[in-house]
Amino acid sequence: MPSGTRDRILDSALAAFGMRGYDATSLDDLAADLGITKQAILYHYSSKEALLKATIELAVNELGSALSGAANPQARGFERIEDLVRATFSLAARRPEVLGLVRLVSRQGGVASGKLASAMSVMLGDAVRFVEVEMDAGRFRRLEPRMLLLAVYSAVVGVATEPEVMRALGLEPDLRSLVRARRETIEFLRAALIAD
Amino acid sequence: MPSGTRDRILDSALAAFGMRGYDATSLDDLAADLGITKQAILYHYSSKEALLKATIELAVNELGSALSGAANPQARGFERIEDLVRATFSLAARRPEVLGLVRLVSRQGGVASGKLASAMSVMLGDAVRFVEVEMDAGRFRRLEPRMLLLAVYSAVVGVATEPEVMRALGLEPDLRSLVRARRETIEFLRAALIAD
DNA sequence: CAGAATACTTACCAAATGGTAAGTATTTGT
DNA sequence: ACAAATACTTACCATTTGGTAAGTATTCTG
Repeated sequence: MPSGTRDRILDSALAAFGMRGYDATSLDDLAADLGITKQAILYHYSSKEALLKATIELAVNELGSALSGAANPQARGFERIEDLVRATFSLAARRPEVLGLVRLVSRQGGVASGKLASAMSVMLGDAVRFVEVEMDAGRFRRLEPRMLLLAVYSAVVGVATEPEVMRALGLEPDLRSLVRARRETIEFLRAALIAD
Repeated sequence: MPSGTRDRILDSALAAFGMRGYDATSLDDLAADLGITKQAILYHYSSKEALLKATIELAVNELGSALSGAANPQARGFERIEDLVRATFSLAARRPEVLGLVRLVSRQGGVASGKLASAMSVMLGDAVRFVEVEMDAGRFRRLEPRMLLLAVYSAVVGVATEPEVMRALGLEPDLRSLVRARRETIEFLRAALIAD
């Protein structure tokens, strides 16, 4: 049975990097949380950057499987979007650090962004084709597909991961509000996408 | 004539914190960029955290004046939203670090988020009232005002400040794409807000 | 059972970081 | 003219940080 420590490190690192940030998390912090020494981390991952890359890979996989698990290929039109938004919010509630890390890397770029970018562009490519089909079929309003997706992505991830803005709006970022946010986001997107 | 150094430090810090992040920016980096010593920074700002607070205050002011300068109080309905989105994109093109810093703080929270939150909640309060009036007048689709604003905010700021996601979509984050992104974002919001 | 691989720990270390103390040149107020 | 305030710099410093080297216990392998 291979150690398990390796996976615990990865989970802990994903949580810390995704919630508090990469620079704000030291290897000593991580090690202390896990009750091991920093050198145990460096035994499993050759450097902090290598650990970051591994966490990004994990986060991308989790996001990918959450989305592909939700996307019923038979669902047409807005139903499919709704499934995806639900899945994204569910992930945001269950494992906020995953979306946090994706956001962090997608903003900062840097060394590890290549991995993310390539994984994302596959998903986005599928999404673009889906949206185009729906537009051609007259089920979605005609807008520029890529820009539309960028707006949708930003809206969903933003709503799902901006606790401070929610607080500024007088909403506590608890589960109930998240559910309401999900419902309202779906209504918002429905209005934007479906021509009457 | 008061030094001017103080302002140069503030500008440089805003740029660095907003683009690269707070933890990723050392006082030595800042000082080197400015051609002064780190201690000159600590003479004008008592600590790095104090400097962060000052940059946040500046960023909030810049965002506030950009928005209030754009908001023609006579504009009704969607025109006003359009003005605001234009102003936000203009700010994102001219001074991306301002939105970057606002995003950074609004996500991470922390010490200085109080200032941001209070300043934001004033603006957001006005926005909520505006949206409610428009909904009552039948010019906007009826949605929950605060959630709507959160979605709009997230979409606009996300589109305006996510270069990596734009790249993943096969769009270079240059000025031309930004102009297209703005136009498409406005169309997206128009569709979402205005019932036919 | 020898030895080699695995999974760590203890012991260090050089560089970077935020911050303090004290000195210096220049301007300003009286 | 002189003291005090202003706007810095040089000189340090304690701590933190990512990382290396070497040792140790345990497990697997021939």
